[in-house]
Amino acid sequence: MTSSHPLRRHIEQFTPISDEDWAMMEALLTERTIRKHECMIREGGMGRELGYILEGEMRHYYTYHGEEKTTYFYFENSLVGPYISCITGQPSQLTIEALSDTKLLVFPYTGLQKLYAQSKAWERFGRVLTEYLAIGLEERMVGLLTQSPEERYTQLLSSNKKKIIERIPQQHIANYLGITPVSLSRIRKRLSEK
Amino acid sequence: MTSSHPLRRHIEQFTPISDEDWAMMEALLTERTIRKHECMIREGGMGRELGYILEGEMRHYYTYHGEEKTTYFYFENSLVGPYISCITGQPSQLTIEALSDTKLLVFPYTGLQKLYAQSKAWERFGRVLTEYLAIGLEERMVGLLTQSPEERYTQLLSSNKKKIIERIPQQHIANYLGITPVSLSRIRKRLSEK
DNA sequence: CGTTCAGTTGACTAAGGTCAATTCCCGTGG
DNA sequence: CCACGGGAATTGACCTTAGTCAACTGAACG
Repeated sequence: MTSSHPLRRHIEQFTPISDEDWAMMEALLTERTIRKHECMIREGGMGRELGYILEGEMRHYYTYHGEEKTTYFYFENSLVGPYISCITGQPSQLTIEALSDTKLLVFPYTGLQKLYAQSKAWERFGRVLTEYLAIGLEERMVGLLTQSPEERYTQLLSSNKKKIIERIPQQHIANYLGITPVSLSRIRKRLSEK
Repeated sequence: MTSSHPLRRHIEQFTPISDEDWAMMEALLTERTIRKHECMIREGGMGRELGYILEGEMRHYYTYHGEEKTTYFYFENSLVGPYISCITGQPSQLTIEALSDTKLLVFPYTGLQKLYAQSKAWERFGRVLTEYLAIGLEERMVGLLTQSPEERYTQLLSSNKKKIIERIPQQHIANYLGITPVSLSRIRKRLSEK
């Protein structure tokens, strides 16, 4: 049974969804295009919507001491949005920006909350999705605590996140690894000389 | 309405639980004491149980290049366990050790899964709990990516996690901050000279 | 062609890591 | 009560590596 809708296929990687449950979600979706350098959410704004990327790529960053620190990237077929702001109801501390023209399906977080309330399958989806999110964050954190920048970079190269290296400007990758773009350039040189 | 059981009170910080739902959980609980330096789970073992600490403190660590890297601490009135291993069904990469004699209530993860399946309230609890877990991890990761070790230490001092500084040996705190015990000692000296 | 911006490179600085010696604290046994 | 032992924390000397600042290169785009 291959469901035709890409978002439904994505969701069903986490937990099965009945046609009826899916219909409730489908009713919430709107297609939107965000142009390069435009933002889905800016620091200080309230997170009200989540999205699913059909094509394009986005980054999210925090602003510290006036500098943008990019900490995550999103590609096609993934969920994106100011998740924490939606959960807490606090203004977003992060900004999510399109790195190229990006086509999304967006839906309001309040809509998702209604799905949670109306259907056990959706509640389960929310739990399982968040579990995977937490596992990813834990892995990332452990890498930051235990590996050198060079190890983190080589690991990124050989991971299933190669897309980041192939499609994202180096300055942002450096942020993601917790170093400066200058250092990343040197690490790359060091590695290429081996 | 103050429920008498401490674990129930803890759970109801996330979402309300009916008497009936609570009874299902209560039936799963066993009290256990883990002595200082003993482990709830060791690296390589399968995660089958979670626990709620009644008194004592624990740390969890990963072993890298033969060294123990402590990345988290648990105190009384908090949930503890090899959560990721339980979720993924993979052997645990981390070890959870008691830092002093620790009294816990433990319950099997399969039991929790049954609660998830049987009751919407439990499914919701699982989602909301994991959301808070993810928010904590995100904050921690952003701190590691954007702050200096000294900033991380001073922030820990002024946070609601002061307990860590008051009750945990410095060597483990250093790991938690992503530095060596020697460096932490120097940072402390630097700060005390101001 | 210039302009712009990302990436590279060089010179220098700063900060944490490493290794080893020393001190401090605390519990134990004489 | 004191002496000893062991682990934790501190300190010193030195090393390594990332950060900083600035100059330069190179590719993309108008």
